[in-house]
Amino acid sequence: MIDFKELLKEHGIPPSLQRIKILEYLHNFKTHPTADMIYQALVDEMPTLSKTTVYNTLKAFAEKGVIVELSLFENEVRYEYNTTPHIHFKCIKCGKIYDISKTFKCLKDEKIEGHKVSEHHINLKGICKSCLENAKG
Amino acid sequence: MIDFKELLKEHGIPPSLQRIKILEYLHNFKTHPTADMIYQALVDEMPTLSKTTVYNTLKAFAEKGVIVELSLFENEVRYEYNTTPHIHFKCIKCGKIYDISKTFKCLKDEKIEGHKVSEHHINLKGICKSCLENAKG
DNA sequence: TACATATTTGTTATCGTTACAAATAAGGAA
DNA sequence: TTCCTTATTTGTAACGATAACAAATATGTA
Repeated sequence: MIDFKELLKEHGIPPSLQRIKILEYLHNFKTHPTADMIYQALVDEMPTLSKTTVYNTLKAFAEKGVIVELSLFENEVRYEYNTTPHIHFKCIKCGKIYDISKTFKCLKDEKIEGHKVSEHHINLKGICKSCLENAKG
Repeated sequence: MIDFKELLKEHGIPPSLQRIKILEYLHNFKTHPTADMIYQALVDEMPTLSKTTVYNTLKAFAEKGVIVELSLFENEVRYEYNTTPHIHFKCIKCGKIYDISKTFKCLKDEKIEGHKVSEHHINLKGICKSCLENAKG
């Protein structure tokens, strides 16, 4: 069981109830949600929750490296709990985003053609396994 | 000298003046522009040009594979003339996008963990060579 | 408990994009 | 060429995601 309060403190973020809940959600549901999805998921439990808070919180988390901001495809921003770098696959049929376990040589903190790399994203797009099987049947 | 009129026809797109000009721009300026940048660049020469036309045209081009839609970072859509797959680097300081010439094994048309890949993007983010040098001085 | 500060909230504004219908242009047939 | 049908373009209005802002609330500390 992770102490999210402690984890936020370690990243220099004062742990408010809203921040803890949002971080908890991102940790428990690895669905790469948008800001709005997170808001919708939490607003029942926290009726006074504001979207602005969700946006502000996600921004702060991303800046401090607690989570990662993904700009996968189609102009939509998604968020995920910061784990080891991995490949993302987005299905153009069902819209689902998969984590690919295959590892890759991450260029983070290296230099390429003189540019210093701080983030390295690999994004795939196509038809997912599940949609391929449905199409067959 | 490329015959853009012919090129559009080959892709099944009837070549209007607007379409030719937009394609020409994307071919001549490899700056990964946004739709708005393209509009701003062309509106002087074509005063009646509409933004809707630019958006519609870019969408049609991307669907037919004439250009590629890039969702690099920060929720912004950019476009580039369709060339061979390559790595993109975006500078977080100056915002410029660089093409990295280093090649990579593209997974296009292959399967990974059961998913069929149709697009393969590698996006880097960091401080570009030019900004690094400026910071030193 | 009280205070100063940080956070949250709700509203409003902004930006990129899309929907839509009217105006215009283009291409083919007579 | 001229007419006619169809596709394209245009301009406006609407939309959704995000950000700005100030007021309200909560927080941590003395």
